[in-house]
Amino acid sequence: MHNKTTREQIVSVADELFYRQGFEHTSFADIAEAVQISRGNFYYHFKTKDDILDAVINQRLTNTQNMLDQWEMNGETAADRIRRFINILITNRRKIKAHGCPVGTLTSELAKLSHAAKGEANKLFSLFRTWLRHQFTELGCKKDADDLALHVLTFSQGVATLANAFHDEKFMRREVKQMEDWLDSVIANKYKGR
Amino acid sequence: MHNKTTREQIVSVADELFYRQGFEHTSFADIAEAVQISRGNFYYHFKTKDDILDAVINQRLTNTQNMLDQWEMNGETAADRIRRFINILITNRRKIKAHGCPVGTLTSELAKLSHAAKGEANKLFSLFRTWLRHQFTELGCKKDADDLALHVLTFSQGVATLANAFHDEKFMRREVKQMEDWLDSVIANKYKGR
DNA sequence: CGAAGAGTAGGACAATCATCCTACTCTGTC
DNA sequence: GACAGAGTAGGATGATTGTCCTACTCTTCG
Repeated sequence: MHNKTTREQIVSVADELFYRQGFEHTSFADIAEAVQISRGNFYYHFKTKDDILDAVINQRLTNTQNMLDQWEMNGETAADRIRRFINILITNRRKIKAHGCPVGTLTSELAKLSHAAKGEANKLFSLFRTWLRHQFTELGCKKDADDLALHVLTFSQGVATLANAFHDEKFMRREVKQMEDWLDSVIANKYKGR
Repeated sequence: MHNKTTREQIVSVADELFYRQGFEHTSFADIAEAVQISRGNFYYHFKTKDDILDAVINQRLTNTQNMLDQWEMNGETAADRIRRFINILITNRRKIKAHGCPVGTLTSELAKLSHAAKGEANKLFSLFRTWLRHQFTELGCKKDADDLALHVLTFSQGVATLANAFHDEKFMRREVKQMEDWLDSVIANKYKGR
């Protein structure tokens, strides 16, 4: 590959800092220090702080899409893929305990700021929602696919929020286990149902 | 009763603004304008912004405790009271769609700010957790009472986060209905179980 | 070599922030 | 009616913010 351009470095550092500290609480100075660049020089790469936010959200959208695409090529079943999604909570448990869910916390911060980019951030949720709906459709739950997708998202947001508050890993594992059992019962009922 | 003192006005206005705009994004000027008081004069009532935050959290703790106490005196069953808790999502749906859950969003904001009052804000969660645990114990689920309490909290946090993102009232009602069914099954299993 | 343009350094800029101070106006008491 | 103390007004302060400008250093290509 190639070395990261300064612009790419800014975006990836800002991504991490926005996640850890929040968007508003992260200043140009913070990013500049982390990238080892002059503060005032940002103007050359990004006209405004909002432009950096847009770039960060777009990067997250791209990365997420790539992750989901890769899952699709693994020869697993739709059920396996949903399980993989649920288990992100375990995989990323350390970060989630420390900073919550990157999607949920960003969305709710931007909502409070009445920020123009709120709609963009919501696309991250929509990306997962659409993908999950697709998986449930493939599972044969076409009629309820969207409801089921939202239910999975609800669960993961709830777990992330409480994990962040209580730093309780046992709680996370217990809830994930329950969710996996729920998924099994959804699949079983689907075959019994008709 | 008596008219609200200036101090009480500041606290209740700050409470509302911290909820709607977030703590960091709310300035002294915002609060001063809403209370119709001179900005610089805050120092007389509160030494620092953090002191206002403490007062706001304490007020929320008191109000919440009062609400729960009142529920306890209604002659309802523990199951009714848990249902009442779950249905806060419906009662406050407008505010939740607009600003999320007051407890969850504050806790996660303070976590990102590494703010000293994070522990205080967490007490709001703990208050509900302890109360719910108590209700489940009364229901006869003593062994799992804390797990069940956390499960209810997880659910309500997840619904609040997604309601804030998607502004979807049907989704809220559907999830609340599912949660009530889940509660019924918990109660039923408890009698079958032993 | 020398011109051009990409990228950078460093600081200026006005705005906004929390904080703090001093001078003032009430209100009640002796 | 004088005094004390609670409460207020309004502005000063220094720090920090996002933004913007100008002068500089590279690299590239003729």
